[in-house]
Amino acid sequence: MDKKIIVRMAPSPTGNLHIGTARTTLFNYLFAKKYGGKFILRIEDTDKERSTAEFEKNILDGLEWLGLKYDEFFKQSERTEIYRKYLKKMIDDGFAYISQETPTEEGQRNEVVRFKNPNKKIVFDDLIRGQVEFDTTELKDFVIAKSLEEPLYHLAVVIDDFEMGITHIIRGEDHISNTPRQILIQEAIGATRPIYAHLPLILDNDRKKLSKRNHGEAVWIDFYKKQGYLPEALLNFYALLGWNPGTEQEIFSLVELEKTFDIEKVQKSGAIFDEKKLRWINKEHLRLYEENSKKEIEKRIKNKFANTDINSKIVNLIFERIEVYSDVDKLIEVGELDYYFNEPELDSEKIAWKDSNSIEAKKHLTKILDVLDDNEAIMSYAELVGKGNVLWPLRYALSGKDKSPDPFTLLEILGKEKSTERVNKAIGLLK
RNA sequence: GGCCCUAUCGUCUAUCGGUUAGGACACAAGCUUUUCAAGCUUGGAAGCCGGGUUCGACUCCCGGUAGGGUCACCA
Repeated sequence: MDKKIIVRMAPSPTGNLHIGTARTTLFNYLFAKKYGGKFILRIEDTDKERSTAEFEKNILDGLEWLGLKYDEFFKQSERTEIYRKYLKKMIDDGFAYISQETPTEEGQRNEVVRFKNPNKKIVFDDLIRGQVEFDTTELKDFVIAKSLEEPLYHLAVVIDDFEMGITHIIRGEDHISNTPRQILIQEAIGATRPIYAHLPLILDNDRKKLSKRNHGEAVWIDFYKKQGYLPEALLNFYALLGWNPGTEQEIFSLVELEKTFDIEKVQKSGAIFDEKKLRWINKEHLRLYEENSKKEIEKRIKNKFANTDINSKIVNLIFERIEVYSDVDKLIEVGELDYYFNEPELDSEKIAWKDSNSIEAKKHLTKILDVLDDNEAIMSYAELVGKGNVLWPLRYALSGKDKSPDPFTLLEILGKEKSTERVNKAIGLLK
């Protein structure tokens, strides 16, 4: 094919940027990049009642945040003249007609424009699914416009795709049954037929299409942004939902995806959204950009503890145990990091290791009190009298927590002075 | 219900007629400065069912079953 590839994403601003929309956008974007084509963003706001400027902004902002850039931008609400012209011609040519109706619902018109269905068999090729066949008879004479100035979805889509020279339509599988009526309209206006590729859907744990109704905000990109996911990790995850390169690589930057992506390798069946895998991918991306990640971690700590001195050791430690930035806040909130920010409150019962006793613990802690800056000395003593008998009391004295990093890490983070203080305090609590 | 799409470990997937059916997430166990995290090692875990085609089917064909999508004067 030597014609330049042109694809488009056509979201409707009747809701915030949905993860399914983001995923479809990504596939369009990757396809265009791969073949040096053009990627158009078109806002489908023909429904004036449901479309809002806020939703449009949310979609645009979201795509920008994700890093999915488009080459051209259109809004259907600014193109009514074009649709009108086509509509008029369709009516003149006998492909459509003005129909008198008896409204059955509020807001319905007495007069709409219907498409004159030729009732034929439509066969089209889908890049992902192969040949798909439909009989359009059951579609009847469907409505394509409320009036000459108010085109409906199917009409506007077909006209725009034709006018904009769209060569490939890459969209969700939920549109597959829209395809035959759109092809019918194409034939009526003499448009060339683009190549279709219907992507498998992103499913929830019940194998159902992800819906706002069942999942609330978790279907919006914003939700993941707020959680502190990295845009590139999100993209990486979406790409792997329904596609894989055939190699064993799983972590990709956007640029790598651009090079590797191949629509022929897209899966046919729907894929369940697995948050655990997303978190893992995000962690891997966090590590890819270690410097930035650590800066963000520091920022988040400072948000909570403005006056605390933050050493790089605690940042490293947090970096090692988070998957998403919001985990930093969580660690602080549940108090897992309290040993760093506050003096620990010790429970004298917990100081000794389970098969030891407080007399022993006191002895061991006293013994190592003078060598707290000498890991080897502590270790060799611990090996002599039993590691748990020394290491556990030490760790607990320093952290006051059931769970914490190991004593040597703690010693390093806290420094000699603080450590000595805390160990002394523990010794004081023991009989 | 009609029409359409789909079907490999719990999940995402590799396999494009001949493999001990591979990897990743998750899970379990072990190792480590006896807790936690990370890391490393190991382990369990899959071709929906029934017919064909073929020397040989996870792979091709047909049927069934199951799941999903869609049936607006929304997109």
